Parts: sequence; C-alpha cells; structure tokens
Amino acid sequence: VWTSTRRKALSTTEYAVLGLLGARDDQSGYDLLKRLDRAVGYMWAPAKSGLYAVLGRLEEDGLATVRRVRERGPSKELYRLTGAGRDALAAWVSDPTLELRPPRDPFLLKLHFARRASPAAAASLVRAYRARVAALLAEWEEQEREGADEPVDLITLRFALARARATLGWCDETLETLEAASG
Amino acid sequence: VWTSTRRKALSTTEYAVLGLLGARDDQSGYDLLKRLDRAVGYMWAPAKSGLYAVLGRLEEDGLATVRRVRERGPSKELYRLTGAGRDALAAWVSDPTLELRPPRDPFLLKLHFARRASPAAAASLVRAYRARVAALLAEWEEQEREGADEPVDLITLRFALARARATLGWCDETLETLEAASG
DNA sequence: GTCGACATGTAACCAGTTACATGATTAA
DNA sequence: TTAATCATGTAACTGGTTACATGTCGAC
Repeated sequence: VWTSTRRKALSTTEYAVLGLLGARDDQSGYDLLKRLDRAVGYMWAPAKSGLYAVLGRLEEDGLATVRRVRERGPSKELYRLTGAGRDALAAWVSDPTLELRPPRDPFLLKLHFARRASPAAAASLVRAYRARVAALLAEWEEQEREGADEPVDLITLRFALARARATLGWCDETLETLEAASG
Repeated sequence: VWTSTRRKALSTTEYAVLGLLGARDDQSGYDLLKRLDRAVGYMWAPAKSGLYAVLGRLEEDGLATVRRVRERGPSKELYRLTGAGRDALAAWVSDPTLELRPPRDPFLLKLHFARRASPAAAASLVRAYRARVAALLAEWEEQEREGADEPVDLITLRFALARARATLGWCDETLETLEAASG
C-alpha cells in the first residue's frame, strides 16, 4: 500500500464534517447530523444522504477511519480522524484565502424586479421578509441568552445577530421609501 | 398546437432572466450577460454557458420568442417575452413566499472551526475577511454616489451597504474578543 | 496579420437535494 | 401493536460551474 494521496481539494461540507470529527472520536453519521444542526445549523445544513456520502469519501481518502459496532440497537459506523485528516483540517482553518462569491439571495433579486412592476407589491415583499428576519433574530437572541446544551459558538452567532439587526433597519428605511413612492 | 404548459416552477436564475427580458425587447444573450452583471451582479451572476441554456429553456417553454438576426457582425439571437412570460414574471414578483435557507458562508464555518485550533489563526481569518468586506463596501459606496450608466438599484444596493457596515462592526468587536483570548 | 470585443454554444463535471428503501429497538 | 427514534444508505435529479470550441468583425 502507498501513503494515501488526497485526490483534490475538499468541498466546504467535507471540511465541516472534518471539523466536527476533529472535536471528538467515534462519532456516527447519525450523531454528526444532530451535532451539525445544533452547532452550525443556522449557517450549514447538509442533507442526510449527503452527509453519509461525505463520510464515505473521507474514509476512502484516508482522512478518517470507520469501525462498525453493534451494541444494544442497530449497528452503527463510528468515524475517527486520521493524522492526515487532522492535517487537512489544520491546513484549511489556517489558510485565510477566501472566495467571496455574491450572496445569491432570491429575495433581493425578486425585490429588484418587483419594484418595476409595482411599489405596493415590493412593499409587501419587504414586510414578509421583515417578519421572517425578526422571527429568526428572536430565536438567535434566545440562543445567545441560553447557550443551549451544545454551547453555541457565540462569535458566529453574533455575526448572524449583527446582520439581522442591520437587515431590520434596512427594511424599515426601505418601507418608508416605498410607501412614499406609492402614496 | 396546444397552449403551452409550463412544466414546473422556474429556478431563480430563470426568473432573473425573465425579469431582465421584461425591461426591454430584443436583447441577445450577450446583451443580457452585461446587463445582468451591471444591474444585479453583486447578488446574482450566472455563468455564461448557463445563461444561454436558460434562454433556450424559456423559449422552449413558450415564455419568450427568439429571432435570429445578422447585421454588421456575427449573427445574434434576439429574445422577447411572450404574454405567458410576462404573466410568469408578474406572478413571481407578486408572490411574497420566501424560502429562507441558511446562508452558506464558508468563512463563518471556517472561523467556527479555526477558533478551536488557535485564536491567532482565527484572528488572521477575520482580518482578511474584514479587508475584503471593506473593499467591497468602498466599491458599493462609489456606485451609490455615481449611479453609473445603468442606474443601479439603490434599494438593493443599500441592503448590501447596510450589511457590509454591520459586518465591519462585528469584525472589530470579534477581533477584540480574539485578541483578549490569545493575549 | 493579429488582437480584442462580439456572439453562441457543447461536454463534462460537481456539490448538493429529494424521495425512497430498509431494518432494529424501545416506549405507549 | 403501533409509533417514535435510532441508523444507514441508493437512485434520480437539479441547478448550476469549468474548460473548451468556434467563428465574425473592426481597429491598429
């Protein structure tokens, strides 16, 4: 056997799983799904079938090892990072390169085109959006207060909070503009 | 022939093209690519080959018509919305339903995992991000002042401005936190 | 005579989603 | 006995992207 050659760069989801795997040994896909959702669910939420595929690839690439166990319950596959896996994770987190592609927000795009059609339609769009953002903000503020059981990452949570608050401010400003235009 | 039956819901990119097509008649794929970039480029930027594919689908679905012309230069295909195309666009913009899926920002995810590895690595990540956001903000502020030739949509531009400013604030706050932790 | 802007695509790939399939174990 | 939770996947599709192919025309 040769030392494993990583074929190519990993996807962000693959790094996310690597990151989660780095926190503790012997986690199953099922465990990871729950932890993913609690720890970074508001910014990254892969589909279940996708996660299992990722785990298989990580193992194939020599970044993790599996161990199938069965103890009271259905059998599960426990994963653990290899040295190569830890290296890959460390290289990723310490590389400050970032691809900043445009945030593809369907709401913004719709608003852009709605404005030409009718200011009233645009305004109701913004009101609906505002309500959703406000609801999310309330949820996140709740999480900030509690810390929950899986302690939320306060730094990234506050990123979401800061943006949500700025978004609400923009909504109010925009609604005034639109109402002035249609009234 | 039957009246055209739209097979299924369109993708957001398809609606974006529909929206652009709604602004004026007889635009070619090439024209649209430039207009897309100037009008909504900071929030939606499909690949060139993808745009041509979208145009083909819109025509196939009866939402637009093509006309191949050739006048001094390579031949081009000019598109124009049909009645059904205008209806589809109108239905889309007036529907306030929104799917708010988590914003998949690789930076945030990386930061989350970098923090465990080392506060210093996390801080340099945030500094790099801050620089990028500041550069974008300056660009957008320039656009806000000028209005450019294709008048930018001020409302959506201000959305980007508001978020960018909030992001910078969060960066500064976060850097303090990280420096306190590592110092 | 060659460079850059105009103009349209094809083929292959990619990261991910949805819907479905399967089965064990525990609690009501 | 039936529902909920645990646990892992497959097949088909979606909505793109990258790299490449092809050619016209005007300006220098």
